[in-house]
Amino acid sequence: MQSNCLPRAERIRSLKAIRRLFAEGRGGFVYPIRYMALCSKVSEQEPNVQSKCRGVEVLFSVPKKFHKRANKRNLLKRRMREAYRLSRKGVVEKLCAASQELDLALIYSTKELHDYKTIENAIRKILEQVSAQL
RNA sequence: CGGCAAGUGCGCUCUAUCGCUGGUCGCCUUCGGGUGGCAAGAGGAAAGUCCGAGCAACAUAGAGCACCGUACGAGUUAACGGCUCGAUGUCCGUGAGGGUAUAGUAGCGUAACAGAGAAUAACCGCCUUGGCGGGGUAGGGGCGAGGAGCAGUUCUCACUCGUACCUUUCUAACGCCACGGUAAGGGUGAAAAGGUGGGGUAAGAGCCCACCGCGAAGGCAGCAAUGUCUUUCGGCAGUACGCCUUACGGGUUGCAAGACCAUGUAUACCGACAAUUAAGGGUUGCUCGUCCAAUGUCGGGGGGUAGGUUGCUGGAGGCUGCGGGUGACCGCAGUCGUAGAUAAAUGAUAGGGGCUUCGCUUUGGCGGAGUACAGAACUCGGCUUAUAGCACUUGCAGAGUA
RNA sequence: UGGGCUAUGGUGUAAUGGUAACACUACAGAUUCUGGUCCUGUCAUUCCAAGUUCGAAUCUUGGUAGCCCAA
Repeated sequence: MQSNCLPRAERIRSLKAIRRLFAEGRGGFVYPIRYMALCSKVSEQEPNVQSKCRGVEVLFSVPKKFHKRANKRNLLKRRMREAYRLSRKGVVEKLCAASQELDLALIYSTKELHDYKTIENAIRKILEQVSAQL
C-alpha cells in the first residue's frame, strides 16, 4: 500500500459512527481547526475481519455558517484533505503497531481563508497530540 | 486620438511530483476486493429558483363556481410570463440610443391636506324679475324762519326757503332679501370637464364662427397594431388606482418523484367472505358528481432504523457547410461522442510563461502587486443576479492633423 | 437538493397608499439631603436597490440576511 494514498474507504461515512464520535470522542482545538477523536481496540472476536488493521477513519467539515460559498468550502476541505494525506503516515504505523483504530473529525472553524501552510502545520500538531494520547 | 452607444465572442496556460472519482483492458483473488496500463472528468452563469416544458407518482383529474396567472400587433417555439420584428404615448440623453407603459369601459368604490368644487357641483361672483330700504320728481296739510298786508303785538297770506310725515310715480347709482339664469373669473391642488381670438347675450357658455387640438366615417398604405389625407361629418369626450368584464391558460405533488433487492417486524394497509349501519370519510376551496366504508374470520402485508441497485444521462444534443427569412428561428447534408459524484470526485505543492497595473530606468530591461464571479446533484428552453480583464463588428457626438 | 415564510427605535409589537404609533429599556433634564417612584424630552435611511403613483412601511420587480418544512 502506497503511503500517500487516501481512498474513499478511509472516510467515515456511517451516520451511526459519526454520532458515536461526537458523543464519546475527546475534542481539541489548534487554530484554525477543531477536532474530535475517538480510539478503540480492534475487536478480535470477528474472525472474517482478520485483515490488516482498519487504521484511521477521518471526516472533514467546513461549516456553512463560516463560509457561505460552496467553492470556498470545497477549497478548504481539499486543502485539509491534502495536508492530512501527506502527514498521516506516522500515526497509522503507530496505530497498526498497537492494533487500535481511530475515528477523527476535523472541522475548520474560522471565517478566514488560510493557505495551505498554516493548515498543514495545524494538522501536524493535531496528529502529534492525538498520537500522544494513545 | 481618447470618450460613448448597440451587438457578439473569450473568460488564463505549461511542466514536474503526490493524489481523488467512475469507465475500460489485463493479472491476482479468500469473490469483499486488490493491482498495472489506457483514455475521460465543472460553468457562462453550474447560482437565484422567477417562468415554461419533458419525465414520474397519485384510482379519475369529469362539470360549474371560486382562486391564480397572462393581456398593443404580427411572428417564433415542444412550451412560455421568454425571444424577434413592428406600432403608439411618455421620460432620459447633444447624438448613436436607452428606460417605461399600452385588452375592455356598461356599472361601482376611493382620491389625505388644501380648495367654492375631486364629479348629475354651485360657496363667492355676474345677470333678469319681484319686494324692501335709499334716492329723485310732483302734490297735500302741519311746524319754523323770512317777506308782505299796517310802525309794534296779535292775526292773515295766490309768496319764498327749510324741515319731518303722508300719497303718487320713476329707479341711473347704492344696500338687503327671494324665485331663477349662468359657468367667463375666484393663484388651491398631483389632477379643475378642450385652447386662442372674434361675434353673440340680461349675464354668460362650442351658443355661433375662424385657426389649432380631439373623435367618427370614407379613401390610400399595411396581414395587423396603426399611420396618412386641399375629403366628409360631429361641438367635443371625466384624470389615476382598484373592483368588475372579456379572451386564453392552470388537476396536485415533485427524482428525497418513483421502481427493484437485502435487512426486519409495531397490527398501518390490502383482498375475500359474513353481518350491521346510511351517520361518516376521501377526491382541489365550495356545489354537483364519483369512490370508499365502523366490526368479525381467513389470507396477504410490513412501523422505526440503516444500506445497495436503478431512475442517470443520446438530448426539443453540439459543431461545420448550404438554402429560406429583416430577425427570433426553420429546412437539408455531413460530422462528433462530450462529467455522473452521493458527509458528495474534478485537487494540492513547487517552478516557469501569458495578461493587467504601479514604481525605477535613456529605448532595452529590472522589481512589486493583481489574475474575477463562482462548483454539476434528474434533464432541457428562457429570464434575473454576480463577474478581473481581453478581443471583434457597426454606429454617435467631439478634438487634432493633412 | 427541493419547497415555504419573515424583516419596522436597543427589545417586543401596531399602522385603510396620506404626520411612522404603543409599551419596556437606555440617555438627558426636573423633583429629592441622596436613591427609587412620578413628570418632561431625546433615540428610525421602516433590511438594500430600482419601479408604479401626486404621494409607498404598505403595491410590483431584483438582491441581502434570518427562520421553518421534507429522512
